[in-house]
Amino acid sequence: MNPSQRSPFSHRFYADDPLVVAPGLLGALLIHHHPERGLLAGRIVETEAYRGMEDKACHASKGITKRTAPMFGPPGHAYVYLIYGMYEMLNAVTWPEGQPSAVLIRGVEPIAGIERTTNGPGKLTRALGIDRSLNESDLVSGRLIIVPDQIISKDCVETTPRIGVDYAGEWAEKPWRFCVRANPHVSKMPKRRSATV
DNA sequence: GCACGGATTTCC
DNA sequence: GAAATCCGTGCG
Repeated sequence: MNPSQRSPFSHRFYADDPLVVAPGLLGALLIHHHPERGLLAGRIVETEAYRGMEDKACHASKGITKRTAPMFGPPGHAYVYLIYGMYEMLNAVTWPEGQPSAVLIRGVEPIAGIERTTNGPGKLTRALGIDRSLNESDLVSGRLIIVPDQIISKDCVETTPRIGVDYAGEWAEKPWRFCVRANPHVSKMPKRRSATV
């Protein structure tokens, strides 16, 4: 069966804990029906969970603002934001409405229509033509969807601390990054600053 | 209003 | 090691 004809993950799936959804999205297909470029698709191989207002690495820790509002919204919708003035980051909103959390899509393996490398969260959105116009769009019924495909066994899921969130103190230590082990499209780990005691 | 810095990437 | 480059956030 053509994967683009399969049913996407349901809103119920996304209403779960981001620590369940993040590894659960590994092996799934991210499919963008692009208005000009047609079908663009990649297999998700790397994700990170951002979990609630307590999580200092999570944007929602700043409270509900114009920027963070999508994370407080209904699960199964996109949270797309601009970082460093030049890169768009794609997240899937999780947990029920009112409980802010999201799963950042950090790496995909090219499947269809992709003309450039996709490793790294800023590059994959570019390769798939994803930008802020898709912020708050429905990942179950919109032009950007995620559908189940491969099942990744637990043995093949590697967990590490999240990348680029050293400012978050103890929250930066949580092993909330999930990758398909040894997959070449997983972003490379930057050197981390040693923790100050 | 204005300064600051970021869930990144690339180049020196 | 630092620039590129925009805008949300916090503070005045």
